[in-house]
Amino acid sequence: MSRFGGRLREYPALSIDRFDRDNLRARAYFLSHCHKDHMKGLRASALKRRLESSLKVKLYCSPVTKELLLTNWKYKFWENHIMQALKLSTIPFTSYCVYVHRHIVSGFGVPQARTGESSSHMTAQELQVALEVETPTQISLVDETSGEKEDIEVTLLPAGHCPGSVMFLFQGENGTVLYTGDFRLAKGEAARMELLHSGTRVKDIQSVYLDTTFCDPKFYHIPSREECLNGILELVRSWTSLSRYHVVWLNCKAAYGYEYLFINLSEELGIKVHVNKLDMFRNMPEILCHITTDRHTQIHACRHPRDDDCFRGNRLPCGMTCQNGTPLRIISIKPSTMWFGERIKKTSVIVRTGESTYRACFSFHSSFSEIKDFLRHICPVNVYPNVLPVGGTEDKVMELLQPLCRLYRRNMEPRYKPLGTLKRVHKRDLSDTDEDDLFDTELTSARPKISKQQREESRPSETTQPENAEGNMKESTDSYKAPLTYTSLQVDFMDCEESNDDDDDDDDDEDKEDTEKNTAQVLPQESDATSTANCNGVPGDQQEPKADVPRWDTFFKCDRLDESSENEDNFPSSAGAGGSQSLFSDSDGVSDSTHISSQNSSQSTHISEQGSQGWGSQGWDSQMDTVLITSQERNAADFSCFSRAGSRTVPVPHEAAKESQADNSGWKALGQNRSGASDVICDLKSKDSEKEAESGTAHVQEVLVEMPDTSRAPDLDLKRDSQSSSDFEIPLTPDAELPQPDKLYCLYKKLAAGESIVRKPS
DNA sequence: GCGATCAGCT
DNA sequence: CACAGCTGATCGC
Repeated sequence: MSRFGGRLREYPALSIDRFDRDNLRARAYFLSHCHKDHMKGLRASALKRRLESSLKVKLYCSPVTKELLLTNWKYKFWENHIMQALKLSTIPFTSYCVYVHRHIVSGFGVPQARTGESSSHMTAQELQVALEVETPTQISLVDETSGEKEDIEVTLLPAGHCPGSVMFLFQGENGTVLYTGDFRLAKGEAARMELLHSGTRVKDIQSVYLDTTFCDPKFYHIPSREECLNGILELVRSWTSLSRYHVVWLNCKAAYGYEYLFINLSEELGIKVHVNKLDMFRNMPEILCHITTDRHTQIHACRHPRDDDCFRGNRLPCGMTCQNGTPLRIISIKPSTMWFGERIKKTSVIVRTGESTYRACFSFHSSFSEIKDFLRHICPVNVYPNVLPVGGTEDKVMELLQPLCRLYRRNMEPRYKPLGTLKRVHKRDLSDTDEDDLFDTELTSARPKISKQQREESRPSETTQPENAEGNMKESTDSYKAPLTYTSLQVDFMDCEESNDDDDDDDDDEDKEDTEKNTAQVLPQESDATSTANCNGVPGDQQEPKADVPRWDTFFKCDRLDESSENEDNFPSSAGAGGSQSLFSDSDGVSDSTHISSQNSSQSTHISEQGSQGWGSQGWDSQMDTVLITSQERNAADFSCFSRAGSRTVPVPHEAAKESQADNSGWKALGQNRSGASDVICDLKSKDSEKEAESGTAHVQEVLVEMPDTSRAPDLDLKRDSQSSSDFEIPLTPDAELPQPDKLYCLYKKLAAGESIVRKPS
C-alpha cells in the first residue's frame, strides 16, 4: 500500500495520488491509477469545494483512468476537471496491455469516442489541449492567490500495473523527477521507454519515487506475467475441458488489474468470464467482449461478501451451484504474490492448496530484480520508496536501493565484482535483441533470432545509455578487469560474474538464456567505442559455444555456486521456448537435484486423505510444497485409495510418474503434449493431520535436502538478497557462501584444466 | 446522516 | 504483516 504523502520534494506544488491534508493546496493533481490507496481524499468534500472555486486546478491522468474514475458516480464531479494527458489512442497501447499479450494490445482499454458526451461535458479548451502522442505536456502551475506561476512538463509513461496505470515524469526547474506510482515492468522495459531518454541517453533524473512493494529479496524473482498467465490458463483449460459442469472460480480481489487475465482466458478458451459489474468497461470493447454478467459460463470472477463460504458450500459467489440439475464441479484459483513470496520451498506458479483450491502466482508489482533493473537503468541521484515492504523499514529499503543510485555508484568502492565488466555485454545484448520481447521468459535461445539489421537499429540507444545510467560503473568495472585475465575463459566469466555477483548494484540480470544468446549473437561489430571499456571487447568468436569448454552457467547452476541473486537468470526459460511454457523444466539437465518440481515429484508427492469433505479441518495449508501429478478427477479416486492418514507419501499414478520422469517437465508434458488432458500438475501444499504434517515435512525436507531455506540464515546478510530468492522455481542456493576470489580462482582453474568439480551437498 | 478511522477479514 | 480491497463499529461533526 502506498505511503507516499502526495508531494515531491522537488515540486511541492503538485500532488500525486494523495488528495487530503496539505495536498488540498496543490496547484495540480495527478492520479496514476484507479486503486483506492492512491485515491485518498479524491472524493472528499474539501477537495470538492476547492474544485468548485477554482478554474485552474486540474487532475491529470490517463484516459483509461479517467474513464474508470468517472464511471464511479462518487467521482463524477471530477468530470470537468480532468485532463487527459495523452490521446485516447495511445494510452492503451503503452500503458498496460503491452506487457501482457501482443494480440490484445491493439486497442485494449481504449475508451471509445464519447463524442456527444465528451463535447457536452468537456470544455472546448480541454478538447483542444488534447496532447500529441509522446509529447511531454507543458503545465502552468498557477497559485491562484498570489498569481505566482511555475511551468513544468509532465510525461505519462506506461506502468503495467493495472488498466490505465501510468508513471509520471516531471521536468522543470528543479530537475527531472520520476514518480512511478505502482508499476510492473519486466526487465529491460525501462531501457525501451523512449521518453525516459534524451536521444540515446537516459535522461538525467534527479529523483525517483519508486514503487517498492516487493523491494525485498524475498521477492527476488516473480515469474513473468506470461508464465503466470500460462499456468493459470492450462489449469483452467484442463479443468473446464472435463465437462461443462466443471467451472473455475477466480478468487480475485476487488481491484483493477486482473482484466488481462480474463481477456486471455476468454480468448484462449472461448469462455467468457462472469463478473459482478462491467459498466466501467462499457467504452472498452476489448475488455467488454470477454466478460459477462451471464452466470452460465465456466469461468467466474464474481464476488460475494462471503465468497469463501459460498465456495465451501460448492456454490459460486453469484449463487450458481448447479446447471440443468447437475451440480457444478468448482475449483478456485486465488491469484497471489505474497503467498508465494512466503514459501520456503520452491514452487510452481500454480500450487494446489486443497482438494479443489489453487494458488496462482500473479503480481501487479515488479519483483525485486525488476525494481533493481529499472532503477539501475534510470540511475537517479535520489530514490524515495513509496511503499514499505512487509516487515521492512525505510532504512532497509534504502540500503537495497541506494547502490543503484548515482552518488553511491560514483563514490562507493566496489565490493566483490570480479566480472562486473560483463554486465554491459548482457545489458547490451538484452536490449539489442529483445526489443520485441515482452517478457524475460521469452529470452530463450529458442527464440527466433533477430536480424542483424534490427540489432543495428536498436544499438544506438544502448551504446550511449551507459554514459549516464552506468557511466559511473566504468571505473569500478575497469578496476576489476585485471582479475579476469588469469584465465583465458573470459567469455565464460560472463556467467560466473552474474552468478557470483552478489552486489546489489552489480548483479546483472540477463540470464542464462541471455548468455546463450550472447554466445550466439554477439557480433564483432558490436565491440564499438562504448564497449571497449568492458567485455564487449572480447572478440565475437570467443563467444562461440564450444563443447569442450566448461559451461559456467551450468556449473554454477548445478553446483550452487551461483548467488541466486542471479538465479532468476538461471530460471528455466519457459514461455518463449517453443511458444509454450515449461513450468518445471530444467534449463539444463545436469545433475540438478534441486529441481524437485517434476523429477522428484514421484517421490515427494504427498497425497493425504482427501476423499471426503473432512479435509476442512485438516486443511492443506502448510509450508510443504510438494508436487502432485494427477488429475482432479483421478484424485478423487486416488484419494480413496490412500484414504486415512496412513500413507504420508504415495506414488503418483504410473502414467504421470513416467511422464514426469521422462521429460522432467510434467507441466510441459501436460500443457503441451496432452491437450485437453485431465491431468493437472501443480504443487500441492498439504497439511494433513498434525502428525502427518510433521512426517510430511520430514519427508519433503529429505527430498528437498538440496534446498534448505538458507535465506533465513543470520550470517548471510551479504547475500541475503540472493539467498532468499528461493521461490518461484528458482534453483535455491543451499549452503552457498559469498564466493571469495581465491576460491573462485581455484574453481576456475580446475575447470579450465578440465577437472571436474563436484560439490557435495552439505 | 456523513465522513474518518480502525478492527477484522479476506 | 498484506497485493487491495470490503464490511462493520465507533466517534465526531
